[in-house]
Formats: sequence, structure tokens, C-alpha cells
Amino acid sequence: MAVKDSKTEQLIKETAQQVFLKEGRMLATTQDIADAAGVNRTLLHYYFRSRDQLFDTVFVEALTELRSRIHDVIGSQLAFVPKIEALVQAFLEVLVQHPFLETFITLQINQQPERYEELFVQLPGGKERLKTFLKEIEREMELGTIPQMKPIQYFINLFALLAYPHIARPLLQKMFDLSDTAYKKILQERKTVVLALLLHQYKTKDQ
Amino acid sequence: MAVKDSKTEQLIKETAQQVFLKEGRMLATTQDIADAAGVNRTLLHYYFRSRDQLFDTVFVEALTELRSRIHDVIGSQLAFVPKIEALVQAFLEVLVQHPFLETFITLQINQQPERYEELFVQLPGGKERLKTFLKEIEREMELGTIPQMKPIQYFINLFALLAYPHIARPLLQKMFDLSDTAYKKILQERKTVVLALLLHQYKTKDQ
DNA sequence: GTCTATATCGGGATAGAC
DNA sequence: GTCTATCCCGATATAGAC
Repeated sequence: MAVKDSKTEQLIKETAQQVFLKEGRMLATTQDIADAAGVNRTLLHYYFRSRDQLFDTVFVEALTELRSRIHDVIGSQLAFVPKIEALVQAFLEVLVQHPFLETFITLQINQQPERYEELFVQLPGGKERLKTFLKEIEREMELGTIPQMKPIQYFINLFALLAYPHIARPLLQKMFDLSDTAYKKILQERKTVVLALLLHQYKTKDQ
Repeated sequence: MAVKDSKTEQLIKETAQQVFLKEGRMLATTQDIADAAGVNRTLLHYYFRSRDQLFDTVFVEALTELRSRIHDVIGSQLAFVPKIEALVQAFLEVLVQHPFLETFITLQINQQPERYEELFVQLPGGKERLKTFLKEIEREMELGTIPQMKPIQYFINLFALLAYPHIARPLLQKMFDLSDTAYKKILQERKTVVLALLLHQYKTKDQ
């Protein structure tokens, strides 16, 4: 290919992004994507060789963005509270762009656990940063800023509160009969909800 | 078929349960299941007509159990705190039996949102109970027992904290290098973690 | 680079013998 | 009820013309 990232190649990739990560149609066929992009299906193969590779390109790109942003925040020199705030913010920003990314992550790691290393710990110092972060959580509990529990439980709470509303979005939207706009508002509001809960700063009515 | 639920039929169903809900192999083929059960693949069709119907049988059965248990607890006359406790307990018990049920739920509703009504609100008074529960949450906030936020946010927190560790289990297990046993212990511990967080009863070190 | 035509393959499903 | 053989189809993938 003469020009790297030709116009058509770009178009196909962006369409795949749209279909997979914004619409959540994880089983979309090459034909679906070709139709959505308005190109001949053969071109997907011409540029990306296989459906798998196209999927992977799109998925890994989005994943890398999320991973590296979290990596940066966790490894930063911020104090605990602003660090958690930055983490929530970063997560939210990426997920707004790729609403189904979290669903895909859980799915992929489910079906190809052998790719975990490649997908999640490739950033330099990834494991160490994680350990340090757990230490920071522990230290904060010592200081009495946040409730005491096993640091890993705090970590799980953090990502549960952040990720679940995205993973279960279709379910929750149906359950409470919420429009896209209404749900987006809920997601935005969660920023303060999650922070208050995680930083133990919630006010009850009597306080 | 002369005998309802013949031995072979039972065997196939239980194997499907094992493969789908306990091992999380949601893309398992009819051949995979036949092999696991040690029967001829044709028998799956003989008893369940299609892969879809076999899948559905297993999935709906587990889902019905979870749904009806939650339904019962939410609709019970328990006071708020014991009600939340019962909810956490019920959820945990079902998920121990079907570790991947939550993953399947989010996935299914994702791919067939039109089946939401059929799958989730078929129990009598389902919608009303949900509304009543939200009211109870609201009232509890008025009483100052739990932090103030939109009731739906509290509801999302509840299920996020309960469901996420199951949905993201493969990821978390890899991330922290935990054995099955170690992870199960984490899950058991979550009962108190989640309750403390939800009921706002956590103690920090200084308290 | 883009198209049409065609090959290939896996998996679901059924007919019919036993 | 269980098996073998076969059919069918959708989806991926490639060859080769333009």
C-alpha cells in the first residue's frame, strides 16, 4: 500500500470502532461492517487481512488508551485524594468515547485469558505501579482517611463502581426506562457519587 | 419421549450448565458440550432441538432463580438493613452456583434487548416492587441512615459492588495473581465489605 | 485499490438406519 | 433413544479481472 492509512482504511477502522465499541455489536460480521462503511467487504480483508485482526486493531487501540491513562494516573506523584479523583475522571472520559469498551474487556479476557500479559501489563512498571498503589491505599487507611479493609477490596470497589454502570448499561436503561440522554446524565452524576463513597466523604441528612 | 427428563436429557442439561455457567465458555459449540457430556452430538438436537434452545433452557433457569430470589427479598416486609443484608446474601448464594451468570445476563441483554420484558419482568408485580424499593431507599436517606443521593445511584452502587467481582473475575484473578481458592475467599469477604459500604457503617482507624 | 466470482470451513440441523 | 451420513448455511477468506 502506497499511502499508509489510506482514506478507505481509515473509514473501515472508524466504522469498526463505531460498530464494536460505540454500538456494542460484538458479533457484527465483516458484511455488517462493510455495509455500515459503504464499502465492498473484500476491502476489509485487503486492509486488515481478517476479521480478527480488524477487531483486534480497534480493541487494542481503545484498550491501550484506557490502560495508559490509568497507568499514568496511578503512577503519578499526586496525593491520594486527587489521585482517585483523576482516576475517576480519566476512566469516565475514555468510556464516554467507547461506551462498550469495558464489556469487551471482560469478554476478551474471559475468552482468551492467555492474552492477559500482552494486553494488560505491557506498560513498563505496570505490576510495580499496581503494588505501589495498593500500598498507598493501605497507608490511607492507616491515616484514617478511608475505611479499613483489604486494599484489594478497595480496589475492586473502585472499579466496580466505575465500570459496572457501563457494562450493565443496556440492562439498567431498560429496567428504569431511561433514554440515552437520561442515562448519560446518570453516568455524569456518578463522578461525585463514586468519589464521595470512595473517599468516605458522604453526608447523611443529619450531618 | 416416554419419560420426561430422561437420564440423557438431564446429563446434557447439566453439562451445558457446567460449560456455560460454571466455566463461562459462552461460545461453546454443540460438539464441545456433547464431548463434555460424552454423548453423540445428535442427541442435543433430539432433546433440545437447537443449540439456542439448550442455551436458553440453562440460562433462563438460572436467571429465574436469581430473579425470583431478588424479587422475594425486595418485596418482603423486612426492615431496610436486614433487607439489604438478605439481598447481598441471596445474590452471593446464587452466584456461587453460577459464577458466570452475571456475565451472561449483561451479554444477553446486550444482544437481545427485545427480550428484556420476557426475561426480567415476568414476575407479578416486578415493576411495582422495584419502585417501592427505590422509595424505601429514599426514605432511608431521609432518616439519615444512609448517604443522600439519587435512589437509582444507590441501586447501581448496590449491584455494581455485588456483580462486578463476578463479571470481572478472570481479569482480577490474573491481575492479582490469585488462585481460585484465594478469589473465592475474597468473594466471601465482600459480603461484609459491601454491607458496610452500603449501610454506611464503616469504621475508619480513628473511630 | 476495488470489484465479482468462487473456494473453504465450521457448525447447526435433519433423514433414516438400527 | 442412539447412531451415521448428509445436508445446509452463513461467514471468512482468496483469486483474479478490471
